[in-house]
Amino acid sequence: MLAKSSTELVRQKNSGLVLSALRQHGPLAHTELSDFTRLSSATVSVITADLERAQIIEKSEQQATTGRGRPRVLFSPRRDCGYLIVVVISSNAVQYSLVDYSGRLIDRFSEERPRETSGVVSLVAALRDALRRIAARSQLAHDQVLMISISSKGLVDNSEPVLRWSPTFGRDEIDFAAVLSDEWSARIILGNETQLVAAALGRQDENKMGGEFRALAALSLGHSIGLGIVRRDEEGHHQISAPNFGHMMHVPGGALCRCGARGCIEAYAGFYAMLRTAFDVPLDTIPAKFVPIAELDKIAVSARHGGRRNVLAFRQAGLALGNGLSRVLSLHERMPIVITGPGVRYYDLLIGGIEEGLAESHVVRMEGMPELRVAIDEQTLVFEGHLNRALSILDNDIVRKGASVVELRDQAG
Amino acid sequence: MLAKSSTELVRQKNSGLVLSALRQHGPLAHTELSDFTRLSSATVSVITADLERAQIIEKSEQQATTGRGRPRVLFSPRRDCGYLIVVVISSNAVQYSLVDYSGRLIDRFSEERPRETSGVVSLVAALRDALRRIAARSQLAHDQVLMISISSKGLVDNSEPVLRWSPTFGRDEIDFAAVLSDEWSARIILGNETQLVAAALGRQDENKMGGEFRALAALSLGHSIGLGIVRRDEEGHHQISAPNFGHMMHVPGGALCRCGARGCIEAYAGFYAMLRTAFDVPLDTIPAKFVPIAELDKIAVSARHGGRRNVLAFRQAGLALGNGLSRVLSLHERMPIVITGPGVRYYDLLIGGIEEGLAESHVVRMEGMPELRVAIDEQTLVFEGHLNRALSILDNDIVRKGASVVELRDQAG
DNA sequence: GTTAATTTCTCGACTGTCGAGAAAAAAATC
DNA sequence: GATTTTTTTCTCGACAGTCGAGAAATTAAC
Repeated sequence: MLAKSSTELVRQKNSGLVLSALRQHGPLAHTELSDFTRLSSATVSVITADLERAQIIEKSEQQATTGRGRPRVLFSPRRDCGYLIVVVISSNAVQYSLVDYSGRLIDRFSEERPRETSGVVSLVAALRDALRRIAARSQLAHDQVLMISISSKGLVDNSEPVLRWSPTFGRDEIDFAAVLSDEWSARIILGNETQLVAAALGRQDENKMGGEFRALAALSLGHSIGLGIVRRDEEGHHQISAPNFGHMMHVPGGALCRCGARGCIEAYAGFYAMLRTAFDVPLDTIPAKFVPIAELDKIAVSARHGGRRNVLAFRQAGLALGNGLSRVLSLHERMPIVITGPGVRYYDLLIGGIEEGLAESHVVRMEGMPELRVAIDEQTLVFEGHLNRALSILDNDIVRKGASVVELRDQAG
Repeated sequence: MLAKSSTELVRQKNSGLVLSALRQHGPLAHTELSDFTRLSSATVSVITADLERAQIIEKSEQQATTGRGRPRVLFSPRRDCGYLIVVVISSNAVQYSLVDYSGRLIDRFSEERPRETSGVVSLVAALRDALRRIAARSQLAHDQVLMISISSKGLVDNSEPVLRWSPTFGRDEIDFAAVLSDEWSARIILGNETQLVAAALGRQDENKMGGEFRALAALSLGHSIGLGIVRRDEEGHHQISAPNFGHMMHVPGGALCRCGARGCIEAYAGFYAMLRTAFDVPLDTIPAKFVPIAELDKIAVSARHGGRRNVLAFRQAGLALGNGLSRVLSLHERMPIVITGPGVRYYDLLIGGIEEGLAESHVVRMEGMPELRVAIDEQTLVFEGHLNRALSILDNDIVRKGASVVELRDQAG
């Protein structure tokens, strides 16, 4: 059922437009806001006045007056309007960052996650404790934190903040909302790590290419394999998704995967899988829990010197990835693929197999090889993706709250 | 870049809401419109008055007054507001239907398509001729036809009406807009056949389940294999897509497919593929152009009596489909799968393989077997899908044209 | 005929956007 | 230093849209 529209909705949308212009381009003056949003000057006046009254944006300190004429007043999101905590869960550590409403990093620390006691219970306990700590360190009351944005590898529900499956906790689901709601009124959102990388890359590409941007896939190579897809819908919004690519079936009944199934892509292209092939271990051997990257580096060196078995390990991984990607392209439109994660250091060894695995398929024969790129700084991209997503959802929430209406009445009364 | 909103847009959306309510529930009175759209009575008055003045809807003849009180006046789309031609291209024939704006079938004929001379040129010539004819038979001027909705099997561009690849014409693309625009001002849209089946089924499901409906896949089994996916986005719109499922890679370097690639799903599950397996023909044999269904029926009969080789043919096809579907489910959320097309008559022989092919994968182990259904009347569903899609796009176009504003000025002047 | 029930229409209030021009404020010029 | 120019921001009136409440219309029941 479609929802009706109304004049209030118009205001919400346009206020959102103003906020997102400020996010994208930094502090802007009245005139620039009018240009970017294509709203009339009068409308911009009303909206900025409302947002200012509602304490969501503020006039920033005068910049050195540059030309003649009346000097501009720049608007920017109020830093103290609210706070965001970003939690990046990786296999061996959890990183906590406190960010203000303007997107500025305020505080950050990481905590090792002991591999032995890595049950869900201990993670949740550590999480609750660390969240309390990061708020306390900046003397923030819990209700000043408007959002907690969490990311992890694994399978993420796409409506609730529930981790359905993860390489570290398997099928032990974690419902972050349930676990944190007693202490935090903040909105909790959860994203797959590679999904956030895709979100960040999508934003970058859109900034570069303007309206040309259509879609993009991010492929993260590491102990496990992640895929994130971002597509621009007809209204210009970015739809991000995190397919279960690492555990898509590569070969029916094939190599044993960490997840317990057989023949997953990860069971051929994950670090542990490459190690297995290199050492010629039977494919139904239970996968190693953890592979030091130095081990793989050794294999890579040998492969680069022509070591047959080691070359094969990378080639086989590449083939699994290429075949999988060809299947992704069969089910979506053609899109560039950005490869990231610790595994990019073996890109030279993998690319042959990837391209071969892609080339066999009907889509690639039809549309040609997709553009393949490499992005080194995965961690930066993850954080950037967090910020993009969290702040834009936050803006949306705030605008939807009808801040203008409510606050205006408060001021009047 | 997001677009700004305005009060005019509000009217457009709400007018669209009124029109789509009329489409969905048939002729409705003022009060019912107000109920379905959740718009106030006053707003419904203004919108219906506008649409009536613009000759888009009309008050239908009084129904026998049922209760006491002022009798209702029912609104419905004006039949003569415009016309739609539906063209269903199948392997051996093309069906033309003329439909009025209210969705009522006015005229229909089919034309055999001779298999020998089946080049693009001859198809286009026949198409142009038949379109002229169907309009002439009902004495319609060409500009009264507002839309021509075409469907075919194969790969369809998702923004322009261009057939990128089809089982019959291969890589000879057909740009229907280019080919018809000299004679027709109508908007030309093109859809994949199974995509339209999915659209029709999605509408049906939504009507049944209300807001519960999330997503659905339609799988069409025949000489070739089609897949359509429909998903409800957060605004309630149905997003339909037609992945290149039939030519998604099943086994790298596997059986030779009609498309020239190797190992496509179709090369295991298409009718010609099943025949190949049944007769133990080598997998790299060039596929038969056409398989009479009687041939397959014989094989099915034998298989149902336990003929080993024939059982295998269906099982292998089922496995290819099951594996492919598991990959689809890895890349999308869990959704029910509706199987249709001439191949459903072998459902009893295929289902074992399908389920086995699904069962091995990580997604199915996680989320359980997806719901599998069968739909017999594929042709009806295709036509229904055409109507759903075409009329709703038409409504949208009309509303967006600002019919109300322009026409009001015309009337006033 | 009168009353009750039901549906549709109309009016005034409210919220939105927009264009044009007034007001503000600093640099340039006389 | 006063005046003009330039640039930016604000304000006003016009117009488009929705809504709630109540008036008007119309028929069945009494």
